Amino acid sequence: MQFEIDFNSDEALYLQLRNQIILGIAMDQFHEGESLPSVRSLADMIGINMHTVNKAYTALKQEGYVKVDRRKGAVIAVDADRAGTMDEIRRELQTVVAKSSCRNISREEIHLMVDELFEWMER
Amino acid sequence: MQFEIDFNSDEALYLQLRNQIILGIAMDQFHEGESLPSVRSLADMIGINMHTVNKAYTALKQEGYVKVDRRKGAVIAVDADRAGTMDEIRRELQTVVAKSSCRNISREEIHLMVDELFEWMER
DNA sequence: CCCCTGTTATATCCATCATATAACAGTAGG
DNA sequence: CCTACTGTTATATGATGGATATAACAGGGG
Repeated sequence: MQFEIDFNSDEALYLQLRNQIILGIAMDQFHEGESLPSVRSLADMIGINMHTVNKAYTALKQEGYVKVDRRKGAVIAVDADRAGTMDEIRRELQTVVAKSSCRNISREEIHLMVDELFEWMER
Repeated sequence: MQFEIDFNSDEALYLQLRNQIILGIAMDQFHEGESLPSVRSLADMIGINMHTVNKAYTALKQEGYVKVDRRKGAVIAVDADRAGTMDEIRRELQTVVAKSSCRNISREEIHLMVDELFEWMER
């Protein structure tokens, strides 16, 4: 997998990286038990600092997407904490739905976008 | 309308305020043509700095939710730019859907949350 | 004329982001 | 055994953004 980092984005580099890895897991480009590249090699590949990659990995560990093994590095291990994720998603969706409502975007249109994204990730 | 600001949140104060105002518009607590409180009075009400409120208002102006009149202050005026909002929402939904997919949260469950949020806002 | 409106200009303090250099402990392989 | 690689930690620096404070200006209303 290759990572696309936008250095002009206002989103922090380590968050862009974290989100892309979550996307990679969702799209089955990373499989359970598989190791992510080492912090140093990935930093070299992308052209950013080692600590920035480490920060992304630490966040992924905190959020339950990987477990870190001293030998194998960051290993994909998604824990099944649905409750916490549901609350988190509900908060994020609230703003999305509020914006939509203001602009007369219907719930059906949101549903369509969600479906398109699910299907896009499954191939 | 009363605003609930969480000073311990990692989300910036001006963004919390902006989101709550968008929510207020969506929930029809602010109506088209109505004025928001002045930057100074709202700052006093919430207990934050004038410039922080001003930053929220400026963001809302930039994003097409209010127009600023020197006399009336920030007036609710939602422009109908659906295209730009759709793109923005699609980006935000991508991360949401990726997280859901990792945790085996189905598209039906997302649809349900979206519907609940729409209904909650409409009363 | 005074008060309130948004707006602008500085300045300061603090947290975060991203970088750099360095060192340490554990493991795998030659 | 030694080298090379892993994550981890510590420390320092510069840049940026968030939030604050004080101040001043221009315009409209009563």
